[in-house]
Amino acid sequence: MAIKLFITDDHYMVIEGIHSLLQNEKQIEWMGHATNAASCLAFLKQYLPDVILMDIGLPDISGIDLCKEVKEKYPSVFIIGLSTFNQLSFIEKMMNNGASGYVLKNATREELIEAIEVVSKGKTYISDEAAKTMNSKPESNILLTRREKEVLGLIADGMTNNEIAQKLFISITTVETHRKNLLAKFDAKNIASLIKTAMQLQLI
Amino acid sequence: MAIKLFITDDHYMVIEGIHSLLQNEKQIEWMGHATNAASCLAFLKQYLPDVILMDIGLPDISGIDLCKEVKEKYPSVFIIGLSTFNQLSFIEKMMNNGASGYVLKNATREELIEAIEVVSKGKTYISDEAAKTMNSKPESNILLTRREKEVLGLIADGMTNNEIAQKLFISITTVETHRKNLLAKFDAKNIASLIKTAMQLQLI
DNA sequence: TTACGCATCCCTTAAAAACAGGATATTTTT
DNA sequence: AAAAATATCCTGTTTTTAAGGGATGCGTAA
Repeated sequence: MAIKLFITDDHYMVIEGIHSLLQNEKQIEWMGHATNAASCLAFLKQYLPDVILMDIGLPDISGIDLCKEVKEKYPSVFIIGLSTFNQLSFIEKMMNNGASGYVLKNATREELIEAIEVVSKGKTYISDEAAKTMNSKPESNILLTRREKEVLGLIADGMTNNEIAQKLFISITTVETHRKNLLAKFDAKNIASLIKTAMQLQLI
Repeated sequence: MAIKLFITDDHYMVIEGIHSLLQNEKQIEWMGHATNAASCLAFLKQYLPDVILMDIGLPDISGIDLCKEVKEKYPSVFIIGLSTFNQLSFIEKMMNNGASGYVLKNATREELIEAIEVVSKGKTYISDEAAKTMNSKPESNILLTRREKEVLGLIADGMTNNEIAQKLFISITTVETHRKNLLAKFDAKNIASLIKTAMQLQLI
């Protein structure tokens, strides 16, 4: 039985490219495509694919959030994250939200087909390059509390401890404590390097 | 006479997608593709296309640099920048380096064909969305000197004025002056907001 | 219920950065 | 050659951060 495949990506070129790459694969049945999250969800109300190739950079909501929603509503669907970016944070978030695979957009036809087949059996597929990234980075597992994120944002906006304290109706010492904890969590020497890495990890 | 088209992009899906989108267009002749800058240059030693679709995020050197090189060696070739990103800095750099057009990867078939045809006549084509970006942004015209960039980078790496002074063999007061000037140029209140905006403008 | 994470608050001292207001030499541009 | 931009250096003062040590409630989940 053919694997029913659906694709959600806002790039026509990529949709067309994948369609073209897979058109001679009889074991894969092309169900169609959506160019945004909303129409993807609309499609799923009527049809149930086996595998969804899902871009991360969607125009309405991110593929990461969409992945979560789809898996909650339709747990039987296997999702493969599709992205230009070989970024650990994306891969992790995607996998945490229930994705079964992650493929970069520079994947070859063979790789793509393998990913779809592996994932359709309920297994996990991560492309070689992406896997390398996961192993190379010693995990940037920085978990911030709500308050810490808030304070971090205000610091990045150029506010001093004093100003932040007034804004949040807390004591300066409390703000200093949060700052202290942020520096420790990021293993940063000072605010400059903290902001830099926070921006890189897209935590601001 | 058909427009001879070559494409340089490291994503097979995109190459295949464009190929597929254009396969029925008789006025466009598909010459082939390269997945990196080196093989693009190698191809150009033997053949001369009319138009090159050039991705910005190439694995070896950036499409921006490649664009410059190609235009210097083969001025008759018209280049269309191709990117996922609707970012002013990219568009500007690409155009400054001699590109004749800029198209986003979510372009439709019609848009793509129009771009190729317009550009092949020596005119300029910028996709609607990209044009919007160019107009919407009031230009972040922050010009840094070499030294300022250097100091900015070191600050972002978490170094103190003292450390930077030692590293660059200059006085602390000089570093402080650069810092002062950086804050003024960015109109930033302190280093935290400076780093944030510098990261956003990709100056680090 | 007890342990843990979280948010809150406090003190002290030293270091660093921000602010103000200069000056001088060397490039670059005009 | 003159003007402008750049890089370098200086003396102060005030504000802000960093780093060290703590402590107290308040939920929540084991």
